Amino acid sequence: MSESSKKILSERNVSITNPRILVLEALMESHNPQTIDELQKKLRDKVAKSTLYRVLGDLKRINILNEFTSPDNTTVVELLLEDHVHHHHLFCSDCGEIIDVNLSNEFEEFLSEEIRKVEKKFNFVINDHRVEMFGTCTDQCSNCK
Amino acid sequence: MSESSKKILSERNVSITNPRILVLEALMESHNPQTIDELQKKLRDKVAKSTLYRVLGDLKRINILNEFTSPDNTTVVELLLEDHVHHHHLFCSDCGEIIDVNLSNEFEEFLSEEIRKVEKKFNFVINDHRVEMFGTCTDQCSNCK
DNA sequence: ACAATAAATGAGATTAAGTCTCATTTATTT
DNA sequence: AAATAAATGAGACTTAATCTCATTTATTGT
Repeated sequence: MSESSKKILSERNVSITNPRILVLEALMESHNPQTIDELQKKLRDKVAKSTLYRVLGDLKRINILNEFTSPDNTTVVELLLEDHVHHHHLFCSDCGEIIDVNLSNEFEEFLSEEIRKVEKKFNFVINDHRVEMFGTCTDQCSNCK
Repeated sequence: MSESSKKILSERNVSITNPRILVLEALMESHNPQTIDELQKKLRDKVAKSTLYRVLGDLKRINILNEFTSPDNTTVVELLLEDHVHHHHLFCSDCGEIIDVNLSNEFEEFLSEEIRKVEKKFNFVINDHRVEMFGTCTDQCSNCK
């Protein structure tokens, strides 16, 4: 665990420090997106708030951290590593859960076509996209009973 | 202008007040998404900050206001009226401009299919979705020279 | 139309997420 | 091992958004 964190950092020429390893491990603990608050609780008394934000900034800079905002305006963060490639998100407005979703290759291809059209129309270079879906879990998700 | 604002409010059983009319008019001035800051400037000395936020909350509650967060974490807001239906957004990371984008009907149908699959897989009822595209405008958009 | 009641507003206090500062600690280089 | 550079911790600071409450404005019943 600690080893893979060290590898991640050294491979990207980021110096290996304790706070960085701890933050990476906390991020790896859950494969799903986490709120900053959840992270802070996991790291309480181990990493200062200012350091946590700084390390998250570092991880964004080396493009292994995805940060976005949930519908209730909470900042959410997730690691993007080899095994966890392009995907989208499904939000439950009842319990707040955020679920990673993969859409079919055919869909992604269709979307790429559309994006090419948008690039032409607006004279843009588009380098990323995301699909967000909003709804409610009809029975029990991990947060609802 | 003021008349159409009044109509919007009365049709939805929201009492007609001056601040609500002013906020609606400010929102209608620009057809594109606006930041809260832009709105505040337009309404300076006419509507108190607390009232602006409260009115925006009212408009969200009656489902004619869309609120989201831009990649640089600014809250952005736009009116959703009959003439301005389902659409998506394109963000320029150079100048911060946000552009409304319509994707083809075929694409939207394909996406609906995908969403139906996601609903089944995760036992969700999905009531909304959005596609966000990120890039840079290669020549001049209205903010770049 | 007018009182009584209910709802909305303005002004400013409050909260909290995120940033900044700077003295100290930890890493890297020579 | 010493010198230099980078990262950290603690807490001050900023600021978007919310909350409070006295006052104003709208609505209701007569």
